[in-house]
Amino acid sequence: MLVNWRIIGSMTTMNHKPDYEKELRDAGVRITRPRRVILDILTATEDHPDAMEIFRRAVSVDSSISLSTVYRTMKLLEERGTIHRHAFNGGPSRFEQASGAHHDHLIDIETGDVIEFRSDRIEKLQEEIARSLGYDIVHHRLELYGRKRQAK
Amino acid sequence: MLVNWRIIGSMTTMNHKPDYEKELRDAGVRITRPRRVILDILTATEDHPDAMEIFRRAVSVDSSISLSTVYRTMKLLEERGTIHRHAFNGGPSRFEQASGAHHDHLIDIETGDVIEFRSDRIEKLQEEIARSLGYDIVHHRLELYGRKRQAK
DNA sequence: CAAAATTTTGCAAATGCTTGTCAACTGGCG
DNA sequence: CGCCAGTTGACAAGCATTTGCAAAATTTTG
Repeated sequence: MLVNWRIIGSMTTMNHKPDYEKELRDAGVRITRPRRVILDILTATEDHPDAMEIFRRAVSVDSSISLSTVYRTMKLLEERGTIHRHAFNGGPSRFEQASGAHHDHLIDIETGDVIEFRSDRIEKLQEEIARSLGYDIVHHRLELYGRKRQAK
Repeated sequence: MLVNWRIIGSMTTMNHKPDYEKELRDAGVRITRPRRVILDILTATEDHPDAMEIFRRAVSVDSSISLSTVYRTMKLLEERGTIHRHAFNGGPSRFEQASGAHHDHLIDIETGDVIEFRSDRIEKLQEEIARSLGYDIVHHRLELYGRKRQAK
């Protein structure tokens, strides 16, 4: 059977860990201690934490880091396209590395777990639809909200 | 040529205007003057206004209506499944009647315009993917963000 | 290597959207 | 027409996020 979609739950680690420090330094951004801590956290992250969660993890490394700095750093990285921001269910923004290939999300409405997947067929259909409507897609968002099927 | 998707920009009017008053009254909800004004606005609406916009339109009919009441009414209707709430781009919630058939959205990133469309093939693919991941879809969200193609 | 130049930080206060509180008001049945 | 739980408007409060500012840290210069 042809697999035209697949789970890519560990995609972030599947790809080479990006060297944020070099990337930012080359762009003329200063590498400070708070930023280094946050970048390390992001690099090691496999889930989709929100700002508060990143802040908690950061504080456990360096208790002087402020939440403002987390937000400022996330915004900085988002503007550079280094991370993606999601707002599942309208809740607080949750972040993930942008280094991996594009993918969509399936959110478990009971646990909040996020499963990544990708379907080339859906990607292609989206392109077709947008083109027919006279548009070029700049980006898109596909989120499936579901509940684990009961093992019968 | 087989059309397997279509624009449904005027879908809301394509369907019979729902009688919110009767619907709510039957459910034991009181029809007050503020609510009537808001319901009338929603019934006449073809776009996807946010709370503040609904409030502005309501005030022009009855200047005593408060923003709180708009939010309360929207929440009431949302809980009853009468309207849908969207948070395009993480901005303020925008609402639309739920009376029409399900559809997805293409948002013009330059103007904020929202075009409704539907693709049964995409719907089906989503089902397949969720099933394969062991989930049942409760609801989903597909938003294409694009820019109008320049007529060359 | 120290001082200047510039960016970044932590803190607190501010913002934007949304919900909660509460006394006053009002639909709609009796 | 009167009652009274459901509603309202006004405003305070709540959350997530952003911003102003003086102090602190980083890079640049001399």
